[in-house]
Amino acid sequence: MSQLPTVLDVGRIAGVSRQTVSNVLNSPELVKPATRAKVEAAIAQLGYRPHASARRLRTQKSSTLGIRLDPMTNGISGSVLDRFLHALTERADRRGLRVMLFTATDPQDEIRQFTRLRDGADVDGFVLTSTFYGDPRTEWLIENNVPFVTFGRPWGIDDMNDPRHLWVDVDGWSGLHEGTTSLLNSGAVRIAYLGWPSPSGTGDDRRRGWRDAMTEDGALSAAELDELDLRTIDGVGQGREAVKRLLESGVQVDAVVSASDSLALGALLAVGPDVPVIGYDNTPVAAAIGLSSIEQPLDDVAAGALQLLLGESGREIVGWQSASTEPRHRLVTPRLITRERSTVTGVR
Amino acid sequence: MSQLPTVLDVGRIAGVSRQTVSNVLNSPELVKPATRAKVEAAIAQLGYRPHASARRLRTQKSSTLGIRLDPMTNGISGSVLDRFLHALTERADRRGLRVMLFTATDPQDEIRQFTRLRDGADVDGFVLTSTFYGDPRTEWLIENNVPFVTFGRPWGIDDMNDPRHLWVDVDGWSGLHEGTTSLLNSGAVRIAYLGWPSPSGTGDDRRRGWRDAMTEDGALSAAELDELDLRTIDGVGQGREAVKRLLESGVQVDAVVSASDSLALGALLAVGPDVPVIGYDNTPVAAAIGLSSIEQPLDDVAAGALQLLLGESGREIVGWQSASTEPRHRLVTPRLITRERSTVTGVR
DNA sequence: GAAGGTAGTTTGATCGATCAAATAGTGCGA
DNA sequence: TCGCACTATTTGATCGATCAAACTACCTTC
Repeated sequence: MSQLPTVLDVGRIAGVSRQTVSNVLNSPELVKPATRAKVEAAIAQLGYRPHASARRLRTQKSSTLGIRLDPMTNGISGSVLDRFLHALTERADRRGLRVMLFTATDPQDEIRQFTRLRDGADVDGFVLTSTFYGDPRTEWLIENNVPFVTFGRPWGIDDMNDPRHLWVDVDGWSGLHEGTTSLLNSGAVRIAYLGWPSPSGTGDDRRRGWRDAMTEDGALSAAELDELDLRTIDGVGQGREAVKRLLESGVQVDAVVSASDSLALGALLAVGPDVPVIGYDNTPVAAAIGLSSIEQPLDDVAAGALQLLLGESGREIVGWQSASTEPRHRLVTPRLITRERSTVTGVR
Repeated sequence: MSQLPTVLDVGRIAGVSRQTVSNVLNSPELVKPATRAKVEAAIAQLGYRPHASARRLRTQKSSTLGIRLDPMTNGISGSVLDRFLHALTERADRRGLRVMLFTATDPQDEIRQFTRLRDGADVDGFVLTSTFYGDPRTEWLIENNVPFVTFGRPWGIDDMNDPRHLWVDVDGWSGLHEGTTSLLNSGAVRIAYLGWPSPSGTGDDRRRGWRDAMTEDGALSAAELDELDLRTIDGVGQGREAVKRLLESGVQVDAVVSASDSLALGALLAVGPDVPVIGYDNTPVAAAIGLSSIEQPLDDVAAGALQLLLGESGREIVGWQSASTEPRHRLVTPRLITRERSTVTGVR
């Protein structure tokens, strides 16, 4: 079992000291080009790779991000986190960062994991998903000065403009506004919104997108809009029931926009094949059954998260501190994927 | 910013040397119970946590597993890997292991990543998914003596009994056999199999499950079975077309079993609401539309993978070497999830 | 009671890198 | 020519743990 080469070996071959090798890797600008070339040749020749753990021990940095895998795959929309994770890993890789997973049973447990991972120098920053109002995790991370970024804006009052931490989010308002407008343009008038009960940061934001678009259109009164504003917990069955009840009460519906593909599928089953429905998240289900849906640009979200955490240029995870002048958040715009509906009708 | 406590600090408080502290953590049986108690108290008092990188540097072990995130979410079945990943992370956590992600564009690139991650002592073992016949990755890992386990059995000749590496897999034969038998018991006779083109290790295995069950039943001839044996690439549209063609050719079909939920959904759209269909993977889509499906027990797969990699007891990743006497693989049995079909019919 | 054993604990060396300070080499103005 | 600033490179110390060997008591055993 041959030993792996170290900086010392590389230095020996290149005829320089170990520190010069280190400098070539970490601060090339300090090294004279001729020397650098020699060292780089030696590195290539030996196939040298820096030993990550040794570097971490010395620098107390891990170049690794921690991200929690959600306790339960959230039914139909589970793939959203999955896709985000993929985009994040890929982009982190390009910046020389690794992504480490962990699980936790609840926010308190998650905070314990934060401690564990950071004290062991396993990770030096976190990406949080599914944040909620008054989230103890963000509080803890801020207090303990741990770099992090959230996917999901902070929903407290005014946090949007003077956030206490870095965040990236998708502009749900804009997505629903676009979807609704597109249906209005194609002739629909009475468009229902099928969403979650308030308060829900994400949900209320999306609802406003629909409502604002409808209000701009001006064809319906506020009272009529209230009637078309459905609220139920997420799920195919729930969505279906809600829409069914609305139809049975004699209200006419030209189209439906919704807060999730699950709800949208439920709506689809209730309204039959001739009423357009737009979902949210563009899950595989939507693609499979030909459901139009609003897609979150997860690759952009991942890119934004890393930019915030690292600063535009660097490779170092600094988090909050870095962003003194730059904006502290990113709001990316989703886009509507329009599909020809193929197939689904509801009976049973 | 206070320094984190080290073994030395703990030792100072407990009135012992650093090595004794280390022994309490790693080889408690060497330490006298009274001493151990003192040390443990000191650890608790200081909130001491071992520094992972330092330990790794010294031991040349990382207690971390690497797993590649698939380049593309495989459409509708993407969530399978996702669920597996979750189960793996959770179980690894309980054993004190971490899971690190990486991405790769192709098998060669993946091998480069293996090198990188292992040389840097970032990970000391891998979990491979979606292996295929003659996979260069397994070859490389074996040659370089890197511990690993695959999710998916090796499909070469006879590898099943004398495998060159550790593996866990789901018994697709059994799943399809159970599904088919269940349909036969409920009165169906002419059951079609909708699967992928041969050769496909996984696919052929599942097909055999169907075919063996049908043959045991004895109602149909081999020629009739051939007629009901559909093969197409994965996808809702493809599945639908294949079944549609079969029906148009005048063949009667009482039920359909298939190799994936995508194909099953396609079949559903082609056959209408009254013909039972069974899918595979029990994806959220199946749950959403009320499609019966065969579920892979991914938690068992993850548990099995770790047992093989670590040996029944240990916390150390040893892989192949450990398993000298124990079995070198696990084959877990999937189970049929039966659902009342709700809703889907196909027109367009 | 001296030699040998054993359980429990301590000390010195080490893993592979980077930091901080020291040392050589270079150019330039007075 | 001397000295000062500046660049390029080297040397010594260190990060926090574990390994290997050494040391202490305390027991046996002949």
